[in-house]
Amino acid sequence: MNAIVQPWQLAAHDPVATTTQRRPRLFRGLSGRQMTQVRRTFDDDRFADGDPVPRPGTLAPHVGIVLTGALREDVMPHDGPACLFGLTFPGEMLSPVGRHSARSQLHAMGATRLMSCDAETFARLMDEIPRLRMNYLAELQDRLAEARRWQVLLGRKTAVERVASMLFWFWDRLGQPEELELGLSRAELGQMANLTFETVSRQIKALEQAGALALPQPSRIRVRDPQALFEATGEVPPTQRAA
Amino acid sequence: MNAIVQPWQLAAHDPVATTTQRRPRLFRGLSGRQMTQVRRTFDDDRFADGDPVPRPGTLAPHVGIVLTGALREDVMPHDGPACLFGLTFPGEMLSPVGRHSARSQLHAMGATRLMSCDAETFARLMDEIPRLRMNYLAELQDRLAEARRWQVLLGRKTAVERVASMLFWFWDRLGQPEELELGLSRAELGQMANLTFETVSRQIKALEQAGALALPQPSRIRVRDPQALFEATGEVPPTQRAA
DNA sequence: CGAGCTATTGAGTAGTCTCAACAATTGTGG
DNA sequence: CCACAATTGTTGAGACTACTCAATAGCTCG
Repeated sequence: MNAIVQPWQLAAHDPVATTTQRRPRLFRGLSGRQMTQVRRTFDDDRFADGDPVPRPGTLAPHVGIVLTGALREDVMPHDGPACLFGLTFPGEMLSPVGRHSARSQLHAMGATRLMSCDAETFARLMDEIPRLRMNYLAELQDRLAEARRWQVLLGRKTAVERVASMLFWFWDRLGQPEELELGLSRAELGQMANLTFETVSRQIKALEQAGALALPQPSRIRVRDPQALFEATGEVPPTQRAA
Repeated sequence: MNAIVQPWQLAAHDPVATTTQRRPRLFRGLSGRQMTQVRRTFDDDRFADGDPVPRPGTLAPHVGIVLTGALREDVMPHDGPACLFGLTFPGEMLSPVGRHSARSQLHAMGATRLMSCDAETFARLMDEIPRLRMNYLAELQDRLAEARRWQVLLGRKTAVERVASMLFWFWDRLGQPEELELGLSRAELGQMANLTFETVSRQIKALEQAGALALPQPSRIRVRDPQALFEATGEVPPTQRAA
């Protein structure tokens, strides 16, 4: 029982930090020639911190891949101010939004580079590159799986578990860096996990005192003990937790 | 301000009851010849109430369309018994499950007819029928949008709003029938909305006393006042609510 | 240094859960 | 058809979690 791979290690991938050197998963398995075609077809836009990222309002979705930085998606509830809904990190594809979805806005977080392509052009590209078609379906399924994970987080988890899960996911999706430099306030973390900023603050402090996190500064979160953080997410079977 | 179409009416579609006569949305716009090809390619399975529906454990997803009855998806948490997660009604496509997702099981609810097709075969079919490819992407996006709606429900809604939203969605997805005959207990409704069965019971009673619902029998829910039910979901802008 | 913002911490409150009793419904065997 | 058991639904009282409101501390930037 010593050498077993921890569940969270299974999910780990190569470090990508906030600038991915690796090829985005949407393009994995493509030949050099196909990648050239992709690069010629996609727009390559750069945004500064806080810049709005336009999203065409067409029926068909827009395809975007974050290369550097991050994008935040804020939904606009009918009755209140904008509210942070989700993040897209380097190497990840933007979730397409359906025509019936609530209004939402995209903004860059830090210097952000985005490859994007309108739906019609991407459809033609998929016609020519079967592997791209396969990858796109896999990416959509990943987005769906992630939405379901959030569904569980919001439904069945306590405040500590929500905060721990959220931080663990971000840390993992960013390639397990030393330190999370998300540039998000407690209030914004709370919007995603549906907690008040006071509760987020309390839970982060609790995780710090449990030794899972270190906080050199309030907005810089170091993952000191990934195993402890993972266990705080409430995802471990009790039988394994006993170890 | 009298003749305006209510928001919930915009979402309405033709009645389909528990047996859809209409063509599933995945196949809309296909020619007769293409539909014949689809019907030849898909398996057409029938299940009795409670039958487990096998889902191949391959990497690529399995494509399924419910024609009659309904399917329930139960997730298996590591630490407890199975727990109802979602429903698929006639005309709808099953949500594909990613390889990293939590284990889940499908079961038929009532006599259920399911068209299904393995991933490889469906991929070939999509190669031959571009319209099918388009429809499949649109369906995936709808599944994603629905997951996001649940995300909001579980995150930002009170108990009454959750129960009202859930019942309203089911009523709408089933084609706005006179009566909802879901065959679900209060406990199962609670699993989906993340409430205890006692709370579900209390909220359903409250909606009954508010006149939105009628309960000829506990498990038969009549939507007496769709507008009132919709307003209880908490989806109406305050400015419009004043009307 | 002080203004403005964010984060932390505390005390009291509201809403949902837990536990428990009871009622209604459904199913079963006589 | 009834009597009975088993299940499901309803209702109430108290507990607990996270929220609200409020005060203080810490960081950032002029």
